[in-house]
Amino acid sequence: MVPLNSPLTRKLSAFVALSDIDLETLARFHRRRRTFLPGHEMIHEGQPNASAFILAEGWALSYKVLPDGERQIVDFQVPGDFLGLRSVLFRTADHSIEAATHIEASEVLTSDIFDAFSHAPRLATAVLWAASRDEAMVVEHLVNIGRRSAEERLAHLLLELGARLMLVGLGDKTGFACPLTQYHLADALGLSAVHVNRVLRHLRDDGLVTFQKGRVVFDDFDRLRKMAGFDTGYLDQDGPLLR
Amino acid sequence: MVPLNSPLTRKLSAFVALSDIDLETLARFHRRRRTFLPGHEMIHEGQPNASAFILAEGWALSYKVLPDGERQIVDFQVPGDFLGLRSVLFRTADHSIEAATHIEASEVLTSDIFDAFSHAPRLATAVLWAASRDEAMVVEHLVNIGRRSAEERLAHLLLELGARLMLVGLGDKTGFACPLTQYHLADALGLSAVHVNRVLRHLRDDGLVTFQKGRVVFDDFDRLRKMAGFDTGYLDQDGPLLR
DNA sequence: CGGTCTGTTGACAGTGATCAAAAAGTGTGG
DNA sequence: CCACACTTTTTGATCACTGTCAACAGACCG
Repeated sequence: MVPLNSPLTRKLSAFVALSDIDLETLARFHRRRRTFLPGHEMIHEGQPNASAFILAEGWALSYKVLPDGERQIVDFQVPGDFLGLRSVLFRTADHSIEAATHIEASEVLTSDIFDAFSHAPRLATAVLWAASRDEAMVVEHLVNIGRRSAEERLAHLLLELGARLMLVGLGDKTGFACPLTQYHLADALGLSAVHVNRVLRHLRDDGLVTFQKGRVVFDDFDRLRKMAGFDTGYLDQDGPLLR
Repeated sequence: MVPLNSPLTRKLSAFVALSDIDLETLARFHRRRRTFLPGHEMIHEGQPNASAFILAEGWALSYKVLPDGERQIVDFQVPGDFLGLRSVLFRTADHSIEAATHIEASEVLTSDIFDAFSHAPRLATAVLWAASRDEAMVVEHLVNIGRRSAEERLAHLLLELGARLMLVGLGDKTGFACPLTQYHLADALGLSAVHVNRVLRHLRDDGLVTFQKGRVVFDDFDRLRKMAGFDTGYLDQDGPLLR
């Protein structure tokens, strides 16, 4: 019943050796099971007192919308990810989160989180680490958009998604199932959908990677990786730092 | 002697009502005073077991360098900011930090931080909040680069720096002292220095903002703000969330 | 006084946006 | 099973924002 081996638990344990109390506290995060339909807005920018979620199944995307209607996707969330932590710590959510597919998730209330931290300080440290890891991904995304060409950006994003999915057993060097549309990629990379399409064709023609029919296939993983300047450093963690 | 009213303490107190133990623990972060010269690399990407710093005086910049030598500045740090937290939580620093000016800072060791968290859990929550606030700034920066024109990006960055400096009493609606070069702005915004220069001239000619001789002057704050779509939401915090 | 760093300007090139339209895929109800 | 609507993918033509290259002026420094 208690998912001691949930993806999140596994992830946090990789950083901090969690005590039984920590594990119990963490298990309590999984009490409220929720289901969302594709397109449902789980958290809306500006919403006060939003909850956080632990994603068990499906993909979500966090984004901001500009006054002129343009959208910038900040990050994608895949199973095992903690999402909406910032909207819990702040009074009002500073970004929106939408279900990209059918989603199964556990809802975590603000009170759950603060209670947990006062009873289980190591857990607080672990969550701080997880939040930092998320920030590292946003930073890499920033570098990606700021300084790489459209081709490199696209390659980098697909490689990062692949790497993250491998960690939770949902992908390998061959590729992974991907429910995103080319519009999603465009909104994440600061490009137009038309240009994304052109670049995808080019990458495919070059025998590097194929994005089609809900699946990403790495046709030449090493060459793609080299071309994108992709380095997993910001995702790796060798073993518990705190014992 | 113990700077109970340091900028960092003030910032954290705005989120969590800190106990005496929390405050004492926090004060212990300020034991190791350090000075750095302009251009000094305080943290180097890949460096193992780096320290964190609390900036008392001067400006720093965190950045990543790509294989081809291009640099992307991720964030600027101004007095009162906590910097390098991620490089403490990770085994190796995932980004570099360089002093832009002469810097006065307190060095915080990894052990300080972990000890603090086990003795003062509320402090851990406060630091998590501060880290999330930093992440919110990186996210806004990402949106800035991904979806805004060069002109809007520049205006937005100058407004954000202004807002942050106002919080620590180093600027007002008139403007602020700014030690950055146009190269810094270019590296932060994903633009070329030449283009930054052109856009700055345009903004100046339009009577919006002037960036010259180490000073940013807001010639028409409201119009600039409107043009950039600048909203301070992601920086605001009304009062302690946790009592 | 020469060297270096920063700021400034012009000419030209190229990446990626925009506009337009068609093809292919997906789902729905009759 | 088909017709229809809608979303997603694809391609072409054109345009503009921004990068690159080059040169020079001014400030600062030893």
